[in-house]
Formats: sequence, C-alpha cells, structure tokens
Amino acid sequence: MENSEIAAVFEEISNLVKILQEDSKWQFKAAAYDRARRAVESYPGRLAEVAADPNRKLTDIPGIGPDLAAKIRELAETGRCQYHQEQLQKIPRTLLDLLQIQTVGPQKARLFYKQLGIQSVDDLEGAAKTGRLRGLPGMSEKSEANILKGIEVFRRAYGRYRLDTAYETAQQIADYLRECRPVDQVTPAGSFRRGRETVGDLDLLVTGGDHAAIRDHFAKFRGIVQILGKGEDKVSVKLENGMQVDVRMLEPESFGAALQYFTGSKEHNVALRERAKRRGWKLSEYGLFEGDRCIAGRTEEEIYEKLGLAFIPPELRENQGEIEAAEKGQLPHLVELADIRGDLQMHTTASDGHTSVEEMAAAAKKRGYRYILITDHSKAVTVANGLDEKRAVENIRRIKAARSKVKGIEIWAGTEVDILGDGRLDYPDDLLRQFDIVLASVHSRMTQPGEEMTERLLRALENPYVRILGHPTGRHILRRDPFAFDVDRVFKAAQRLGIILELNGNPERLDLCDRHVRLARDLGMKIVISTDAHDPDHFEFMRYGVTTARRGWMEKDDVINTFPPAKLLESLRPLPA
DNA sequence: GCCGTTTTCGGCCCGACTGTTTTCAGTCG
Repeated sequence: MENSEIAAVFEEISNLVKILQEDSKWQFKAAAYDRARRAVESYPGRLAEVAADPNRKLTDIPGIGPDLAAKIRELAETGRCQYHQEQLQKIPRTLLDLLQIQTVGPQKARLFYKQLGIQSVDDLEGAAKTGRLRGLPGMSEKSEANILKGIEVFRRAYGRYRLDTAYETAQQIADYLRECRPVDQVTPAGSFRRGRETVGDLDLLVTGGDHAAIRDHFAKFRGIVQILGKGEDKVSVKLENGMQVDVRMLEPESFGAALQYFTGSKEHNVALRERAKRRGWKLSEYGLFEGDRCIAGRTEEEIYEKLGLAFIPPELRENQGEIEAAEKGQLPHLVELADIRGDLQMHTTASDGHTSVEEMAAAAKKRGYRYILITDHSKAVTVANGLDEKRAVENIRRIKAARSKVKGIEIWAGTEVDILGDGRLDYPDDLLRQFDIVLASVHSRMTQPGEEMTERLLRALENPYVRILGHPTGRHILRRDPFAFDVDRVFKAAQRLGIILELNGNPERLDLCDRHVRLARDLGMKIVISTDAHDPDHFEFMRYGVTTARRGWMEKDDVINTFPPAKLLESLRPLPA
C-alpha cells in the first residue's frame, strides 16, 4: 500500500468524523487525522516498509501516535482499516460525494442529510432546484445558486482522472503485464498518449503470442474490482479508483494501424480517413487498404507517410491544423523533456516547501539542470507560511550562501510574490529589486468579477520588477475553474511588457492549459515551464508541463528554460536602471 | 487522536473570504 492510499483513508476518516460528530472532541480528532494525512503524504519513504521494519517506529513521525501507527500497520498488512470500514457503514457512501462540491463541507453535508434526508449529489441538486435548501440555517437563494454551480463543475469532473493518475496507473499495469512471458510490447494509446490533462479511461495495446495467457494474467491484476468484459482480444476492467482500463491484444502486422486508431482523437482520425478515401484507399484500425491489399499498418510512421504526411506527434492530433502543417512539412519541432535546463518555480522550508535550498539544488543538479530559481511565498499567503520583508531578506542571504555549498548549478534568489486584491504586490519595490528574478501570482480573492481580475493582473504586470506571471489562470483541474478575466488582454499586455507566462507543470494545475499555450504561441510569446516543486520528487512534474507545452505547439526556442543560463537571463524583461 | 508535560489530562491554529449575518459560521487553503 502506497503512502497516497493511506493518506486517502485518513482523509476519508477525517470527513466521516466531521459529518458524524459522535465524539465530544470530534473537531480535534478530525484535525488529528488531517495532520496525519499531511504527514503521510509528505513522508519521503514508503510507510509500508517502515511499518514492516522492527527497527523503525512510525510514532517517530510528528502527528502519528500509537493509534494511527497501528492503523498504518493494519493498512499496510491487510489493505483495509477496520475503524474506517465501520464508520463508512454509518452513512450512505454517496453522501461523501457532497464534499467534492465547492461551498459544501462536512457541516453542510451533515445538515442536509439530517434535515432533508439528502444522500447524494442528485438529491442535493433536486433540493437546490426546488428551493428547499433556503429555509435551512445560513442558507439563502444565493447559496443554492452557488451549490448548483458547484454541482455543474463536479459533474464535468466525474469519471475523469488527472494525467498523473493515468500515468501512474499506466506504468503499474504495463510493468505488471510485462511480467507475463508472452508479452512483447505494451503501449498506452488514447487521450493519455495525446497527453490530455484528464483522461476518461485508459487504453493499453499489447503485442505478443498466446492471447489467452495474457488475458488470464491481466485478469489477476490486484487493482481490479470488476471485469466488465473479456473477449478474444480485449479485456475491459474497472479499477479500485473507478478508472476503466481496456487492454487490447494485437497482431504485429496491424499494430501501427491500431495504435493510430486508438490514439485518436476522433476528429483527427476522421480527417485522416477522409484523406485516405480521397486517394481511393480505406483506413481502419486494421491497416491502410487498397482494395483488399494492406499497404501500410505495421507502424504509424508508414501510415502517415503513405498518406503524404510527416509523422504527427500524438500531442498534436486534435485536427487543429496539424494535418495541413504535416502536408506542407511545417509541423513544429516540439520541445522535449530532454531540452529542459532548469526550473524557475520551487519552494523550500522557508515557506511551505519540504526541504532546504541545498537539497533542492542538489536534486536539480542530479537531473542535469544548469540553474534553479527559489521562489518562496510572500507574507500575504499566510497559509503557506509566506515570508515577511525581514524573512525574505534573510532568505535571499540563505539562498546565496547555498551557492558555495552546491557548485555546478546556478542558484537564483527569487520570490513568488503575491498579487494583492487590487493588483499591488505584496512587497515594496526596494525589496523586489533585491531578487534575481521576481515571479508574481494570485492566491486570494479568486472569484473576483472578470473586469476586476483583468485590471488587477494588468496592474501587477506594470510593476517593473515582475518578470514572470505564475500559474496565470489559477485553475485546479477537475476542482476549480480558471479566474474570470480577459485572457487576450492580459496576454497582449504581458507580450508588450516582455513578461514571460508560466506553464505550471503541477498536474493539479497545468496552468497555462494547452489552449492558452497555443494562444501564446500564436502571439509569438515565450513561456517558462516550471514545476512549483515543494519537494525534490516534484521535479518529475516537468514531464506533464512539457507534454502540455507540446500540445500547445511549443518548440524548444519558445521555452526559455531550455536556454543556457546567460541566454535565459537575457530573454527576461530588462530591469529598471 | 496527538502532544507534552503539570506524568495523567487539558489544550489543541489560523486568516481571508463569503454569505449570512448586526456578531457569526462555514469553507478553503
């Protein structure tokens, strides 16, 4: 059992405690589970291993006492927690879904359940639409409208999974399938291969002999809760996390055609099939055919070639002009993970990060990076332990001191300075000028009307020390919509001022999104891909950032952190004299 | 449920924001 799974159980227990309110000290009990969840999430090693090691004590972890240590051991050994299961019995399972809805927390969920017998999101929607919520304490017509809006967001997210979840699941299953002897290759297809920010289900293509043996092997994968279908060449299952996975077994002769077909998108495939038809051919998942004769199908490359097209990278296959570009030999040469030379947003223990400047620098160096920018939060972000002026100055000194300890990498002193509600910045100019690079972001008052948010961002960009705009739209994938603001105006202002837009690679954000990256690219703007790492492990997020940049047609030269250090600094807006 | 000690139980964290309030409750980081 992974740490993230243990954390998920603790989170659910906390929510159950808050809804049930059985213990007189339920608030503190819930808070203890919340603390433990954070401790488990940020624990650097695998807790299951600590639990199994008689020489190590789980109770040494702050926030974990004897009771929770026992529950971690129980989870590690049996995969379940008795107490958790017992509490789950006390309410309808679907009641917990209510907590996913913005403006609904445990107290409201409890109120709705007790007063109106609401058990699910559907019930809640019905009650809100018929005005039955407004009589309850603290509820009005306006709160009902907010809940309905929250339900809309929830519905959109339902049955979709973030790219990182899909990545980890695909890895696990592919590794598992490769343990089976007859398996030759495992290749993910579908929207996952195209690098979309969320995926509905996962398609895995497998080649190798003895399909029956592969089928039986896959059916025994431990994460499966239900087998939805088992045919000659395809097995469909549902996993514990609800994700549907289709495994298809293919013959090598048609592997390329199948990979092409199952990678999609639908729109791209339609355009491609029309193109084949115009040439008197037929394209299907089994190959490209002239009459009954297969003229291509073993690889994707030969299919595109036959159709008179350059090979189109999966990230571009959305029928957004890529086919025309491929025909003219004008496809972009997309940026690659290996092109990245550094990372320009990360946090340390000075604010809400998990490790020191030196550890972040050493980890970055190990990845082959040439530079990093340390960007701890400013004071307005109190929840993230943001730095006031005095601590910020100390932090600059600390960052500079790290340079003599970790050599061979540039360690730049930066800040993620908060853009306040009116567009002013959280630090005065005479402090801002002391940083090597200033990154500015919004973390509060995120529901401002579009006009106000636009003015706020524009004003912030006018500050001459701001060089990068961090996670420009503020969205959280499947959870929170982007800020309402005039994207076009803000982008154009940034372009005029020479400000670089960040593509935040954290898979919860991916902000800019692919569409906005494409907009920036069409305007001729450059971006920076950052990870917003709070831990050295988070440097891995660069993968998702690069994928999203590729979906936005970005080339290496459009991404400033592919540049060597000196060139990167030159590409930033010049500082005032 | 954890923690730290006052070694046996009492205190536990916080600030902004929103919507409903005129003094506050609940949500969200």
